[in-house]
Amino acid sequence: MSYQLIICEKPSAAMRIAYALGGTHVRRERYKGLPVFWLEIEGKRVAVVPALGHLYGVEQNSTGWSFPIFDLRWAPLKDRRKRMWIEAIAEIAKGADSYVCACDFDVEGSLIGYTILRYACGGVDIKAKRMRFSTLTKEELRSAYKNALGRLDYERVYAGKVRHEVDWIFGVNTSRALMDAMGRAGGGFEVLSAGRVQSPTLYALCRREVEINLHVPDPFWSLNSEVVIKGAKYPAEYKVKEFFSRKEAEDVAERCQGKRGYVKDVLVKRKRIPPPPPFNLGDLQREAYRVFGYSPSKTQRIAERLYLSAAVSYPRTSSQKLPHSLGLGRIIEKLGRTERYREAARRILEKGIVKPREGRSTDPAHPAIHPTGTLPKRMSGEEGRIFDLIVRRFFATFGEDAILEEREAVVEVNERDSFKVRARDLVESGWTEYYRPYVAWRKTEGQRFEVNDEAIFVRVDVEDKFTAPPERYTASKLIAYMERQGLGTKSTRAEIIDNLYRRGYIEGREIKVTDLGFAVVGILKRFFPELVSVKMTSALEGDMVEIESGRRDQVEVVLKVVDTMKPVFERIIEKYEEIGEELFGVMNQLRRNELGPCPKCRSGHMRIVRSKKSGKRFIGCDNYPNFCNFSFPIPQRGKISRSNADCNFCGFPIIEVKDGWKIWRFCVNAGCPSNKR
DNA sequence: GCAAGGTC
Repeated sequence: MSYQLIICEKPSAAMRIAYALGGTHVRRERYKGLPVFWLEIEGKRVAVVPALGHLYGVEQNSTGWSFPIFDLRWAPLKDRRKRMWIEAIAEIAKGADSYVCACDFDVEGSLIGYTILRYACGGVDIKAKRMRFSTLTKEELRSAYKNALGRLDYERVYAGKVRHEVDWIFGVNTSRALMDAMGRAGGGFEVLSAGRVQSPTLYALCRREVEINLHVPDPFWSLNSEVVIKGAKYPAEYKVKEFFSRKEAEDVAERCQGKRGYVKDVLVKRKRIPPPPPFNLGDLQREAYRVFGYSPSKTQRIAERLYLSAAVSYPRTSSQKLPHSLGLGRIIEKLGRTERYREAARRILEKGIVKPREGRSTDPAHPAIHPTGTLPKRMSGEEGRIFDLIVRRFFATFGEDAILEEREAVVEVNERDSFKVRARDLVESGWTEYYRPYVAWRKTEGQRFEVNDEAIFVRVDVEDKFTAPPERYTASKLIAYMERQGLGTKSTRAEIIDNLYRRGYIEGREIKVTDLGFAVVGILKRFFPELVSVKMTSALEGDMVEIESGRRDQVEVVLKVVDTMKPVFERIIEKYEEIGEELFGVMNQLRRNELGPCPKCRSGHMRIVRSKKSGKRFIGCDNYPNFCNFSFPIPQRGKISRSNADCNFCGFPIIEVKDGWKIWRFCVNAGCPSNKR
């Protein structure tokens, strides 16, 4: 008897879909490692199988590392597990008589389903149906199955294909151009890269770096003051915040230091602070940076581990929604079985109505990040921290509004001098109780300042200051910038930032762009300014929308991209030497310290130089020609680096050359017996 | 060895 085949995006989704459609009669088996769910719907046999995200991707239709390449094909990704799953799905598809794509209802999901149905299942995409759903709830999945579209959503599929192909054409070709130009200039091999998302991100960092460099610090003076009212100390702010001469500030300090004033006026404002929304990935990454100092990629890795151990829900989500169907009451109850969360869970459940605060962002396939109620037996310290942050944030969304009282007093010392004193009290702690220790506001006991209270100025200090340059980005701030600009996706942003570090384009926690980063952006801007612009992404998105709505043809869009890129690469090839020299020069600076001190004069550094006469590269001392004439010939190809060892014969440094898979080492002393053969 | 996007 034949059956229907339903393709899903990932294992967890396949399981949800299988149980939603099959009720209790689901039989689970493994075929070549692939989970297969067998069930019946109205007497018809059905097999539900998962993919692992993309199983197919674009690759060049030729071999080698030449450029530019425009001829691409879709092929299985080079991953053993994925290849096994493709084989397994292909065999199961042979026995099927109808097909349904039940991947996430977005561009990438539609493409994942399409490539599998087309390339693994023998072109059955043309007779497949498409389930459309926005959450993986039972009701919605059943209705999505019943009302499935009678064909694949090809418009969305084509938009996805174009996204992949265009990114490859821009990214891989430009990266190869950079690497190749540097290699030919004698700079050896180093991984360099450029792309639609990473290059505009790096450009934004460069612009900030330039602003910082252009900043001229102006001196100014300010007062740092403290006042005691009713026995409590408060910082006080003088009515003038910036003085432009030290004398002015000193005069005020002299008039006020140690003096008694009185509270002339008090302004009280009450603010209602609703609970924060539940986490999506970006929120979690920013919050974990704020409270633990974790980088976004670290937080993501930890959250993914917690997801794999079933402690938290799917972390790669942009949703800030917690639909009732998640069984929120049950989750709270399960968490409440542990000592740690007992009290909070009890108080939330006591209220009766379990309704969380939600945020505005949604996600086509997942709810906000939340605990599942399962507690993993073992968690590392880091996992425990992130887990606790997620649990307490989840609890907080069920809390009442917090009420903050802000009191602002005007304190007068004499007729000329007055200060502002601010105090903030938590009147109703509401949700903040659940979110401790991650929120600092506390209820304050004791008296509050009132009109006519005495105020003693225990400190009025003059401070020398300078106007500050704009702040550097941190990875956390950079993620927020990328989100605002629509650069990358929730799943890729952290990884792309990591990549910029790995390439040596940026460094430091407060991100600084290196000379190499500047050189790459400079070259891109000269030859292909669009690639450093955030508009590149919006333009591609515009094209994708037009393809999705059927107004434009996918092939035409890719051809247009090829047409705009061809002259760009021609220009690059014309200026190959210039580009190569520039990268080579910068690389050399970076490698200066890597090669180590000069073994002859001991004060300079070894570096790679290129002879003006012969065009060949060699190792020379950077004290040449003034104090030192050390030199040593090296192979013209390959990456040069200092090895950890010194020569056994003469003690000179050993240099390593890596060219593809070949590695060889030699001593940099031309007169050393190890070099005589 | 190169992009950006999905997923373990």
